[in-house]
Order: sequence, then C-alpha cells, then structure tokens
Amino acid sequence: MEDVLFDFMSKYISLTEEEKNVIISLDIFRSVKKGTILLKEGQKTKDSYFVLKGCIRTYYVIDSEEKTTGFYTEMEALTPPCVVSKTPSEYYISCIEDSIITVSNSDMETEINSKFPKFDIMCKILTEELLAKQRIDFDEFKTSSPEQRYLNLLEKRPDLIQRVPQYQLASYLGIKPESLSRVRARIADKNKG
Amino acid sequence: MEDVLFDFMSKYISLTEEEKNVIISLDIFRSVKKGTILLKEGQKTKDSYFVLKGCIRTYYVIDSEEKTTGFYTEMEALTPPCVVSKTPSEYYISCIEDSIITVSNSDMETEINSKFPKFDIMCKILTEELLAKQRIDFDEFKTSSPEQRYLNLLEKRPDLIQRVPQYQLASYLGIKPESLSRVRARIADKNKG
DNA sequence: ACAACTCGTTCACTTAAGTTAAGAAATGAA
DNA sequence: TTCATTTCTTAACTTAAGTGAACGAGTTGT
Repeated sequence: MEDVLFDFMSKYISLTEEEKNVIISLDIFRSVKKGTILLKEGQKTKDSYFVLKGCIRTYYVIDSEEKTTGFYTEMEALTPPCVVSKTPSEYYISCIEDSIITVSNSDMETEINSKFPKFDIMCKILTEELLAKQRIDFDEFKTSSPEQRYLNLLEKRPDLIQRVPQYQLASYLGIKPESLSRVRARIADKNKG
Repeated sequence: MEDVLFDFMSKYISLTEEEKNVIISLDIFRSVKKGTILLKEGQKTKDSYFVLKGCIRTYYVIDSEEKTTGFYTEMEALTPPCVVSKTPSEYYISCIEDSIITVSNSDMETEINSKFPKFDIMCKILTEELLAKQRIDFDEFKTSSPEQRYLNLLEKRPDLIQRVPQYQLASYLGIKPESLSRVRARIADKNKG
C-alpha cells in the first residue's frame, strides 16, 4: 500500500530507502470504513488527508441539509481550511467508500520538512499546482450552466458519477437532486434523438 | 508607494533595510493606466502581480462574451494558472482602474527565495492561506443562490459593487447582467417593505 | 452640440431550477 | 427473504434565470 504513496511522490522528488523508512515509521496509514466521519463541524484539527484508495467527501450541513462541496479520490490530498486558519471546522469530512488514506498532522509535516528539504519543495509544488487547478475549476463552474457542469464532470471525472450518490453530486454541481435528475433525463433524451 | 508593500509583508515576516533595498532594486513597481491589458489569451508569461492600489480583473472570452472570474484589489496577489502550468494563458488580465502594481516573474522569485529563506516562508504561508480562502469562496458559491451571492459580496467586498461595472460583476456572480439588474431590483423592493 | 457607444434597466417571453409531494427502485439489516 | 430505509425519479406548480429587444442615461470623440 505504501508503494502507492511513494509512486505518487516520485513524480515530484526522488526518495532514498532511508527516507521511505522515515515515512513508514510515522505510522500515517489508516484503513477507514465507509460511513466513518473523519471530521465534524465545530471540531479543531491539525490533520491533513491523502487518499490512496477509496473516496472521501467534504460537506456542510446548512438548514439541516447536506451540501457536498468536494470529493477526494485516489492520489488526491485534502488539507481542511480550518487547519490553516486554526479555527473550528465549518464542515464535515466523511468516508464514502471503504478507503485507505494517510492522516498526517501539520506538526509532523513541519518536522519532516525541516529534516528533509525535499519534502518542503514537494509540498510547495503541490500547493501551487492545487491552487492553480482550483482556480480553474472555480472559473469553469462560474462560467457554465448546471447542465454544462454535469457534462464537464462526466468528461473529467466519470468515475465520480458511478461511485457517488446523486444527491451528493447535485450539491457538488450547485443544484438540487431533483434538478440533477432532470438534467440527466434531458441529456438522455438528446442522445436518443 | 513601496511602503504599502512592506507594510503588507511585515504581517508575515520582518524585513531589514538591506532586504528592503534588494526588493526596491528589483524594479518591480509599475504604474498602469485603466484599460491596460496585462495579459492576453494565448500569451505565455512568468509574471505574477500584486496590487498596491487600484483594481485588476481576470476574464475569459467565450463565444465573444467576456466572463469575468476574478477581481484583485489593494493587497491582493495574482499568479495566473498558466505560470504554474507553463502553458499559454486561457484568460485576459486587464486593469480596470488606474493602478499601482508590482510585476515579478517566477525566476526572480526563485532567486530571492534562495537568497532570503524568509521570503520562501512568506510565500508558503501566503499560498496556503490563499488556497484555504479560495476553497471557502468556492464552497460558498456552490451552496448559495445568485441573490445570496450578491448579498454576500455586498457584505464582504462592498467596494467592488461601487467600483466595478455591473456586467463584470454579473459574470463574477455566475449570472447575466439582466439577471443582476433584477436581483438588485428585488432586493431594493424588499428593503422598502 | 451632436452622433456614436457603452452601460444599466425594463419588458415580454422562454427555459430551467426550486419546491412539495408521491411513488418506484435500490440498498441494507434482521 | 422480507421489511425498512435510503436514494432516485416523476409530476405539478412556483420562482427565477436566460434571451432578445428596446429605451434612457451617461460617456466619448469629433
């Protein structure tokens, strides 16, 4: 399982066996059952997550309704904003499939980064890439209609549509579940003729 | 004018006079007239911007329509995604008020960061804060209606509504100018009684 | 001063999303 | 398997956004 992480990291930096062993000794690998809530609204945490296998989601509860804003699958990292702002979390993180993830807290990262400058470089690149990617995702969201957003998702993350419940996808696309149903019906109609 | 930048930086790191002089010697301060286009679609660039005074905006041209996705005002930094991805820009950056900005390219930043580790630390903090802020902005956008988004903007960046043309605000809010007109009329109605 | 533009608003109309409610389909647990 | 729960879809209705067109206020340039 560790190999998945090391393969990912090798895209950014090269690792010696010794460095790999340091990472393994940190004991950050976790196996998490579907339905597990990793973080609740109001909780404080310093933990960041990296998904090796499975899927986790972030969601707010607004007027007792879940509003899903993010899905994180294989090779994706999530540092909750509350870790950066050092305030209680505004949202929940839950595991929507049996998953294998790493859980690392910011103190650990600081320590590793000071020991191995390589990690720091990798983190910097990852953060910058993520910032640019998120900026583009946001721009695409703003400039397109719900139907276009669904088609876009179908193209870019077709797996999500298979593995995630519709009502969670709906708020991810900024609409209600009933609307998503209609969008899907509309698209199916068009494809028939 | 430099003082505005140094005041901003002093929130994150302390600077010696010598370090300030190094920054000044880089000659990154620019005075830019309203209407100036800083970056065009299809262009390549390594430049990042920081607004000391004024306002710049990012916009796409889709079906010969401008879609504004971001405004950057006093004390805000913009690194276009194309700088990170090293591809041609997908959008335009233009100056919507007479402004004073800094323009720094990524090579310069790399050089300064290696000379003064302090800068590197500041950049890392800034990037992480920005990532978290953007994540929250995106989440808020997804989970609210156009009217709520307008009210939210009215609360958080009231200056924008004064200084920016409505048609640019509209796409920033993910709607058409005509719809923004109606949203405003609706809100004005409610406030009357 | 005048014409040409730009920008914001309004109107009538179309399309799509929100809402409420009901029922079908899928899932999970006993 | 059966029952209960959750999830998805459909329908009827309401509300709001998209569209095309027109108008007036404000600007710019000549």
